[in-house]
Amino acid sequence: MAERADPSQVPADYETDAGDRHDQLRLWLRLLSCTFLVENEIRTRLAQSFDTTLPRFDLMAQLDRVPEGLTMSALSARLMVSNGNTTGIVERLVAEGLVRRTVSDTDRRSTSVSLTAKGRAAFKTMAAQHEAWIRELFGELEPAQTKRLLSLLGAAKEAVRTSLATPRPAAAPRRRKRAKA
Amino acid sequence: MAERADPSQVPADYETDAGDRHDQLRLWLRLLSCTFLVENEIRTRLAQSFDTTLPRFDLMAQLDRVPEGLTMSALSARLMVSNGNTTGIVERLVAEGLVRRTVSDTDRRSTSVSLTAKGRAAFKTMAAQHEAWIRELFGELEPAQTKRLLSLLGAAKEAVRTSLATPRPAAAPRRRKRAKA
DNA sequence: TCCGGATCCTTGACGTCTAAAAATTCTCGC
DNA sequence: GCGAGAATTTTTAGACGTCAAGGATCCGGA
Repeated sequence: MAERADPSQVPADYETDAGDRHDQLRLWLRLLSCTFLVENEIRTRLAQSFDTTLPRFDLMAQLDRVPEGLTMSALSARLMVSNGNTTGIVERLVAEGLVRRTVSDTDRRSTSVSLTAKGRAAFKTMAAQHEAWIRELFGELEPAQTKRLLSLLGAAKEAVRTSLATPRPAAAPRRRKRAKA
Repeated sequence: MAERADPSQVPADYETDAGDRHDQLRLWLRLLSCTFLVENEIRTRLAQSFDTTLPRFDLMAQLDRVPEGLTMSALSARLMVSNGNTTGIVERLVAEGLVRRTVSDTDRRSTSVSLTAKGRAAFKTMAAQHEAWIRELFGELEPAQTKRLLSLLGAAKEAVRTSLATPRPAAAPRRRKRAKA
């Protein structure tokens, strides 16, 4: 955190002046800053308390739910990240002895990933602390507000999913210029 | 997107079974997945339509609000990222001719960053499209729901800020093991 | 059988992010 | 003036993240 910019020094919320007629944009910006605020704090605490990272924690959380293990693809889908990304995180967790990879008997292309005993124990500890942190961070929120927010966010998520499922006109796919040395 | 894992293949929402007594944790997980959903889509569209990235767009958005420019630190604070990070993004935007750096007359340590004419024009176009996308994604949401959500998220954000401002016991700061070659 | 396509995963190039250390420059008490 | 310390930014090392390309394997017909 030593060098991290201090948002409290900024005169106001740079999320609030998007105009009155643009509630959806404002909603998005607020969602973003809210998530960012919590995420950064959790990331820092995970590093300080457990010498780990959010992606590692998230991956272990998914594995903890499925004792028999998950394939790389299933894991990637759950984490909503690319397969290539998952490869790297699993690699590091294996190096730390928290996770195990097993090549499938029936399909040699596919490998199953699962928590080791050490990994399961480590996750248990971290998960408890993690939830305590979340409770702490949202502690000021009334239970009724929490429930209402939960429900509205559910609706928002559904709305976005619906919109994403509806194919768009596909506006002239412009090729990338960058990405070539 | 070619290789990106498909979340729709996942049996259900892996965000919903955190238990009934843990609303705050559920709230956090839902917040996270909601943000992620929108963020990934916007990121993809920015790449396809404008050959740019979210961080570049965000940085330009901040500069667009302050025609006279911002120092690196001020910019970092507004973006809520580290100074080192800002350095890299600004570098690339300068290379693209969208942003300009000026060393301060009164303090040679500090540099002011501002949009070029080209950058301002590019941002104008992108910002309009960006808002249209957001409107599209949240389009299914009732205006009343949007307003309610906006207000509740404001409360949530305030709650988190309050919690962050309250100094914690500072549980035994464990030193990092990694981060040494 | 054998070959073309699909599937699973990893690799490679690049961009974004952090924390911490290093490099500059400024400020201020003496 | 001068030197200690503060302030501003860049640099560095490493972890994530994307997409696209490649390698291995599997499967389903001719």
